[in-house]
Amino acid sequence: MQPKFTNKMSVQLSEQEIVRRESLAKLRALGINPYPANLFPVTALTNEVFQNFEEGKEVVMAGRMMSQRIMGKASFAELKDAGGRIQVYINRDEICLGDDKTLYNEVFKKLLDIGDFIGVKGTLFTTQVGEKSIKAKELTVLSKSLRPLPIVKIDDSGKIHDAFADPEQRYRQRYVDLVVNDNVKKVFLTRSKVISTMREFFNSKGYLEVETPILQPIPGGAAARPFITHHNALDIPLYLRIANELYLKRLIVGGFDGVYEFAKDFRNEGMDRTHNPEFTVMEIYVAYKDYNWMMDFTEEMIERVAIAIHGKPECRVGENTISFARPFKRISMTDAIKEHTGFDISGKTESELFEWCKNNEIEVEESMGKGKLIDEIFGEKCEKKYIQPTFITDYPKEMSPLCKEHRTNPELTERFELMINGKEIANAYSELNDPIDQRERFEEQLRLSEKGDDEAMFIDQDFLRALEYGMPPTSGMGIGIDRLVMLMTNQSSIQEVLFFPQMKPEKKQVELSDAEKIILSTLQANNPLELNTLKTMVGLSGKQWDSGMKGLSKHGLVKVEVNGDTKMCVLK
RNA sequence: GACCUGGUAGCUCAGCCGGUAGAGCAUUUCACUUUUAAUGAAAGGGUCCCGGGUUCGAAUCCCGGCCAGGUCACCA
Repeated sequence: MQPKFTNKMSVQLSEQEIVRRESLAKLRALGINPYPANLFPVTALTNEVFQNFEEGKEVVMAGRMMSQRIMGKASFAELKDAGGRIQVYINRDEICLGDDKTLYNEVFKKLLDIGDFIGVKGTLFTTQVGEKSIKAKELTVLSKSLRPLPIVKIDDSGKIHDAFADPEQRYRQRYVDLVVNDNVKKVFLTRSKVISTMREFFNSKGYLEVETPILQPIPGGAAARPFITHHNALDIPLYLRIANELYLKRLIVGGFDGVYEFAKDFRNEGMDRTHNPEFTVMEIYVAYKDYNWMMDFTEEMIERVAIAIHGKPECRVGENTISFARPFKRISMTDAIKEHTGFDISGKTESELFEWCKNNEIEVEESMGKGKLIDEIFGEKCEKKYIQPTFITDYPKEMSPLCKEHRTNPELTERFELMINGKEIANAYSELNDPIDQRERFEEQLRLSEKGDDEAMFIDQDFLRALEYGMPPTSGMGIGIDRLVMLMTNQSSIQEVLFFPQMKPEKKQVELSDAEKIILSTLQANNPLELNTLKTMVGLSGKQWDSGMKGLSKHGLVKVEVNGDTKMCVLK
């Protein structure tokens, strides 16, 4: 009956986990179900209690016990529920009315731990020190926690002690992060409010929230590397969408005047503090509008969001105070470059642009076309300068294959990006609705792709067919929700605004090392063996022998029995 | 992808000119009826990230790897 080395077998419980499992068993032995099935009739949340504090009022509350301060026959515990934290006063003789004091002495003092869910029925009162609390009359075990929670404490001066702060652990175990770090929850409440504010704004205008495919046969609407998957029944490849633009425009063709979608998009590219492989984008398309109208609309939307979050159209982001009050500055890309470099790109040839870049410390490659070069100049010399919300308008044509040609300059498009805090937040067009022009632009992309640009767009024939039926003049706008939330919550990494950011898989380990395997197999052939004999037989280095033996006894596989001077190594 | 920094108890961290691992909180036991980072006393608790090397001896030194964070590049 040798134990098999599966991952399950080698799980080592810490002392504290063992203690908690024992407490669990003792609770059951006392006739207390640590995981009761029946509902618990909660009457109040912490924030409601504090907002409307009525001395002596009877309440029933439930939550996680976050601390215990035991002083003989009286104790204080901290209860954390969805509305916050409240102190519970527990007096032995008030929760144990008869002679049997087990509930207090055993259950509360010994068998309950920090992290357990409990229910309390009692009355509201204020302690001598002035803290609003509940005086418990009944205590109910609602769910036992088997793992110790990190104990984060805050002292009188507000200083945090023993913070659970390691980003890796916080992201991998977000549930612990949320329980233990109260401020983390606020970020996600704000995230939800950003989205609901936008949704209410769109709905008030009569635009329709829609859903479009995530699995797409052709990943269109952006230049990015997609994730690819396979549909078994159809036996075809499918892509996870990189944008939803082309589907939303099909709906405009179909006759909706305004459609929007909060969409998860997926891009198979690098990960860092501003990129997660899946991220949220809101795209909206409104018929009979142009990009000038869309700038007004975007401004109003952003201002509303800022006011909803901060109560005023202003917030601090890092070192900067950003004002979201309308109107935002508007400047063409040409003027922006002129303003920051003195260089006038209008009418310049590709080689003139190329030369200028080389002379101004911008890294360029021979393969770059005019559009790409202009984009490099802007990105390198201008982008970071726009801290306050600014619309950059009229981008070069070859960078924007889905955007309508500018009404007065055929080299440009009717496109704007909204820059805030030196970063792009939103991107919008007067949408290209000329199907013949669109087909030519796609074919240009195809040529780029053949030249080796792995991000050039595919030709979506069905989308072209839709345009050929006719799409009204339309303006569309896309906004990165994660980055907007980062702005509104003053976070500098995207991981902080995603509940579960993508992480490398946790490595599963706990296989036997080679040294352990050798020792074990030798011992299995000759059980038991004298320790030094075994050491000689396995022929390992001192260190390998030592760590191998340590490991095996740790796994509970071998035991060394000492009898006087002889040490016998025995298989367990 | 490059460079820098880090990985030691449940949590936060110290130890590191190589000599068998420490603190605070948490846990266990005891005392204590309004405390609040409760307090006082005692105890237990570690694959010092993994693998290899140097060495009589490695948490510590060297090499390789894994993971994370940061900076930059790339991409959008």
